[in-house]
Amino acid sequence: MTPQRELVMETLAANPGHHATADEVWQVVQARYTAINRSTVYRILELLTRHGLVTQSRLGSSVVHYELAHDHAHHHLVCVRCRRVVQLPAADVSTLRKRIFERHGFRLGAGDLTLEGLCVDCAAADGGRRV
Amino acid sequence: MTPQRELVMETLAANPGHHATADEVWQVVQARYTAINRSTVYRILELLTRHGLVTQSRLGSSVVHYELAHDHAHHHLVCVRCRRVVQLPAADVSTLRKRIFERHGFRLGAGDLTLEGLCVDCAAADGGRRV
DNA sequence: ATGCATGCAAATTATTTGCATTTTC
DNA sequence: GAAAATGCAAATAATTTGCATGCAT
Repeated sequence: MTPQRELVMETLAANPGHHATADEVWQVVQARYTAINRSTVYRILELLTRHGLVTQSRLGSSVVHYELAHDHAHHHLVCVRCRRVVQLPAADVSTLRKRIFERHGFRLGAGDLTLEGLCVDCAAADGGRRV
Repeated sequence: MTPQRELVMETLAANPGHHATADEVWQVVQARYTAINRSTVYRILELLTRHGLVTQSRLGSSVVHYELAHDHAHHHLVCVRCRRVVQLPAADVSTLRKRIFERHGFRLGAGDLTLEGLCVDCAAADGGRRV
């Protein structure tokens, strides 16, 4: 256990439900541990992910986002307009999962699903028309 | 209309349902038009996307895949093991879309959903256990 | 002829890797 | 003191951009 690892963990734990990029984590940690290097953060996040303490998601952009692994699995709804992220409980997806298995023999993973669309506020501002 | 644009279109049209990366398109086109530049292909793909003739998808990796836009909307099931891509008709998602709107006020877009999991074959090879 | 499209090279962004140098156990 | 973790700098990979030139209309 190294101070770098503790700080990365603390940073993720400080904002539960927040999806931080490696670079964001690096910046936050750097405030308290100037010497830390970006690649160290990447390596730690990879390690934590491999051990199941952290989950990765690709929220539509080309950047990977990290968050502390939860007990209750969930997926992500990303608003294409404001980029807000809403959590979607895994249970809501179970019907779809069943149907996909029946029709395609495809076993939907426990892994993160990222679904894009329009959040309540943006839909309202838009007159609720197009997505 | 330029020869480059025609060739990019032809390349995508040659393999309907295939998800090509910009680089793959570039390589194919290059065989018939040596001088074409990668950035030209990127620009053309971006143009075609903006005009709705082509759709982009992020199939889990950090590379963007392109395909000719279809009349019938569909989503993608990507096997995490063999990276095979299965198309999922939009209709299969309609129940989920409805539920998500009722519970979260979130309007799931027509855009591509990419769902990861295990395809039939990989699940079989795996004894159907874990994902 | 005018302007948009292309080619080229260089910049960007996100991430990874080799290697020498600390740390941790 | 051995093994693993870190820092640094350079390498990669995918994509974008500025600018001079060339082709389409």
